[in-house]
Amino acid sequence: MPEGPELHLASLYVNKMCNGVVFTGAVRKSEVSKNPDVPFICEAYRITATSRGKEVRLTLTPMKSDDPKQRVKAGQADQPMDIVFRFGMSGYFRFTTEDELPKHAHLCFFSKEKPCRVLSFVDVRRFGSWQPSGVWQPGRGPCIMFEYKNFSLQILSHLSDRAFDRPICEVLLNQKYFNGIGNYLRAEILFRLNIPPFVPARKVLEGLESEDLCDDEKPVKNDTNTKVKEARPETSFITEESGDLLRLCHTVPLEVVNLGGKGYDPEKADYSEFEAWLQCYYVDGMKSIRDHNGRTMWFKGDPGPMAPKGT
DNA sequence: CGTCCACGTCTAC
DNA sequence: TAGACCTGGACGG
Repeated sequence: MPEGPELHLASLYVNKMCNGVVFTGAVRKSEVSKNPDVPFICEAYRITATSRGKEVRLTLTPMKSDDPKQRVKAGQADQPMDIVFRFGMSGYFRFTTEDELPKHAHLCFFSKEKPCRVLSFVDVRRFGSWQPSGVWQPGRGPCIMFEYKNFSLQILSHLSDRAFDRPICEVLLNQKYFNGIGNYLRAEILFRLNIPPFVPARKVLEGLESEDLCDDEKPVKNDTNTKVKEARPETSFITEESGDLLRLCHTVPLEVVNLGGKGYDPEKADYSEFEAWLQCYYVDGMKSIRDHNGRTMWFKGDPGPMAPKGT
């Protein structure tokens, strides 16, 4: 399931399915999971979700109890608990009846109905993780979809960070700055702007500061008639490109959310719509090479100057 | 049967 | 800059 759009769709799914549902008892972890136990027990509680980049936070909220003393005696929660999830390569949430519990359900929340239903965190490969009483992981940047302003500012104010020495396609996977971008999104975003994936990130993001390059352009534009076609005359085309890049880091993921399906999830029936949406990632005729971290980069045309050598 | 590949982090040499 | 962490689907012999 899991880049920013899928995580957000997961939070929408939880809120929709669990709206009005009362949960009860303990939270159950699978035998095989190495993630922490969730020490939350409550006679009656509700579940809501929110997402930020590549994380989802569930909030378990105890309902008013008739008998607080009894509740405390039984060791039951009276305060809400947040659980922060990362989905690894295969995490998602499902709300099912107990007998339809998916294989690889690793954390289960039981409803009070009879027969009861179960909200479960399903994760085939178990690369996903959760943190009880958790907070958004420190070091992850603002959400590309829902904290766009902070996301942009964070990047533009840290361009001297050595992280931006790397090729743009690799920096796009750096969650410190691009919280929510994953392997298919980086391909789709760079493809739309025709940016070679292995161009140094800072070059793309800060633009051509060097005066000589700007000066080179000026006379050319001044020579052509006064009606300049581009909106931004000599503020280098790369600056415009970088504005586009940050904007597409926001809008492209939102397109996936607005498809209304499940996003990247080949197991699902509505996967075809997502597949049709892809313009580059895994698309016939596109090129692909392994980046310096061994992840497959899909692109068209020039790979750029920092492309891995050899092989 | 086997090998390769997959939407992502992590930590260890 | 490797690997480790996992399961399972696609595809080759």
